[in-house]
Amino acid sequence: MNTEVSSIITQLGLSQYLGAFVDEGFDTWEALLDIQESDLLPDQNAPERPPTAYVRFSNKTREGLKDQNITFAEKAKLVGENWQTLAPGEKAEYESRAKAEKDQYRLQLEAYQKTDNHRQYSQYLSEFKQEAKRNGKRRDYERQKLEPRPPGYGSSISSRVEARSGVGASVTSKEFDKCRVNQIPAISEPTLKRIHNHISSFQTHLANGRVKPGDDHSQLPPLTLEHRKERDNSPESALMLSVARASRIDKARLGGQAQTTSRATHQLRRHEVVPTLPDDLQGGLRSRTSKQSTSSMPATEESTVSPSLSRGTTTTNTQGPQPNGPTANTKGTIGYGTSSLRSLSFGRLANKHTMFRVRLIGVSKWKLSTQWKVMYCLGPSGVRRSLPTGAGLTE
DNA sequence: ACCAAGGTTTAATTCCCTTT
DNA sequence: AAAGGGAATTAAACCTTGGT
Repeated sequence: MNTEVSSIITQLGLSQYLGAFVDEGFDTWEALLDIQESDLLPDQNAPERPPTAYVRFSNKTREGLKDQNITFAEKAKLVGENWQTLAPGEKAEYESRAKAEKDQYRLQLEAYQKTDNHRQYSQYLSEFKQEAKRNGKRRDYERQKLEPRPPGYGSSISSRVEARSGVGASVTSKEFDKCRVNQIPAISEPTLKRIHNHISSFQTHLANGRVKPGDDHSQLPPLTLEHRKERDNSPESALMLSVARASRIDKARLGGQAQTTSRATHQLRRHEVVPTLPDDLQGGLRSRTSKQSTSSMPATEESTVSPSLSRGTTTTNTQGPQPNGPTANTKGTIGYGTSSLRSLSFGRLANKHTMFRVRLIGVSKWKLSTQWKVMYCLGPSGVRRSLPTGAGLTE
């Protein structure tokens, strides 16, 4: 057995899962992180387990709540309450039906266990375990391979470091890609939490174009289908799409990579938003605009819509480089999902504070999951230096 | 020409919550 | 682990740009 797995799992306080993991053949750290749902698919031919009394009640109740404009979570609570206050007689009906179905299921299962299908599945399982034990590998042959992505597909944003724009940032993205955070730095100051929450909510709402300059950012409207349609059908959106098409055609002619049209909508979203930070951080937000010219496709129409573009001229930033400080916000790279967080750093505090992301490791429904979280860390900028001792950045 | 680093898409996955 | 529906988030590999 792999001692690395054992020690990491123990370190993470997940030792109760160790036996099951190893038993299933996931006995290297890489294999563990790579468990997919498809690895754990149940027997397709086995009879389906019937719904429980509550689930059946829940389905029926939800049917009646369909038209009500409440959130998913609120519905679940409502259903739960209704179940608790359901008349005993009605409840008994659900329960007796569930019991009958369960009994029937049990019979079906017993019958199924005598079939060839079941025998094959059992054999497959035991073969996998044997195979796994023999060479320490998981059942790769079982994995459903995704369609290969067309050229030009995205970059692994999530594996890059955030702290680059801070003074003295010393970790390159390549270096950071090789790093693994296997322990979560303890950061719990209320202020930092507040900032973190603020930023997290922003990156969501900015990305959706829900927030506009001057909005009261403490009261965010819920995203509706209408909102999205409105945004996507707006004249601005149409303009941006045409810009993108022009650019795409041009690039294709030049032998470059074709741009996809939807890129324009992202540009649109990005440029209509002015992010707001807590007062004590105002003026401290920096974006890469302050160092480099802006995006590869500026929102300025003239500079990009011309059909006679040639390679290298598409990057014109008619505004010139943004100075450091507050004004950088207006054209900042904030506003698009995870990538927005990537370039965030608080310049004013760069010598003391750095925001970055760490990988959190936990157990979710069916796999050992890792997640990137924004953290706000004390210490000199530069990721490795700013991590508390023992934070577990390893290469 | 090369390096470093930002930028991009879709599909897959997770999350929200309750109960048995 | 299952249901309910949909938003939020992430992984994946390569392209583009700025700078040297």
